[in-house]
Amino acid sequence: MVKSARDSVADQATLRLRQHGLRPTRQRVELAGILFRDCDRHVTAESLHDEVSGAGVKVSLATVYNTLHQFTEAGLLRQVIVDASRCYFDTNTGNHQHFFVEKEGLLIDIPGEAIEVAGVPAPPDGLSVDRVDVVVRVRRG
Amino acid sequence: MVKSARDSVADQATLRLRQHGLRPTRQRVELAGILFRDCDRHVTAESLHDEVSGAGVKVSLATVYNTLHQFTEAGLLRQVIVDASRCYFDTNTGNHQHFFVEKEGLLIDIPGEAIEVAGVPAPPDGLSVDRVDVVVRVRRG
DNA sequence: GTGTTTGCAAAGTGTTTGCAATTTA
DNA sequence: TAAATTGCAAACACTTTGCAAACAC
Repeated sequence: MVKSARDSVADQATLRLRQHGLRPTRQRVELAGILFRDCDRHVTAESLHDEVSGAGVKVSLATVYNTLHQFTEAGLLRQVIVDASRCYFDTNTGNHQHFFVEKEGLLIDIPGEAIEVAGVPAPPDGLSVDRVDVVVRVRRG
Repeated sequence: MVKSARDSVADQATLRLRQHGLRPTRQRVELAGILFRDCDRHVTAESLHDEVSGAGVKVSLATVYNTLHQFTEAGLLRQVIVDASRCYFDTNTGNHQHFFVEKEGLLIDIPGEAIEVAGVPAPPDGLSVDRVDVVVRVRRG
């Protein structure tokens, strides 16, 4: 018996889920398979739901939302905040920044080594820095 | 007849609105009075509505939303995107950045001269840079 | 079997819109 | 008076939640 490419993707996803303490349910495996098959991706709950549905897989939108949050908590994804009305998730959890094309809702990675932010003042009072996010807003033309 | 401090605030607001091509209606004057009386402020539609309502002035929430957008278009305010579920407006429209205390929904200005972002790559294709936003996410402790 | 996860549909949140009544100039 | 603005309530988009049925181990 020969394993298909699809099975292999599923196996990798299953392994990855297990490693992060998540039960490899059918839905999670499918979603992980799509998210982590190729290189870095940026998705919203809807875009991912459309994609998975388009592939003929049945997963409810609510489950996509839940799964994205579980993956984020597990460190498999990172949330990117660039838009007041949409929630983006990034499969690249490392140190990096983004171009954002507002009109198209398009995110483009900027490698973390590329950008340097200098002169950030010490935060007031009892506050400590969690992360520095840079969003380079761009437009066509 | 002597003018009260409140009248003077209102007069300034009226003037500012006129200068920006906005009719000084009662509601706009009240909102502008609150927004631009003191130094830099960060508000959401709700926080501003609460504030103006608390001061005994009647303005509908819808009008607050509309007004905030009109003020933004007129260049009196600037939108700050730091949270996927709330829309912040900043009375400081100049070049500057922000600390953001997520838990408290608190924004703190960082002067534009303080921070320098180096190494931003040229954007791909036919894209041109609009603005570079830096959000320093901080927390208590 | 037992605890976890899913899907649905309902509820929630923040925001926008249509339109008649009101206000401004 | 004519055009702009307001307030309400309904509509919206996106997201979360409650709970019974289905599933993983």
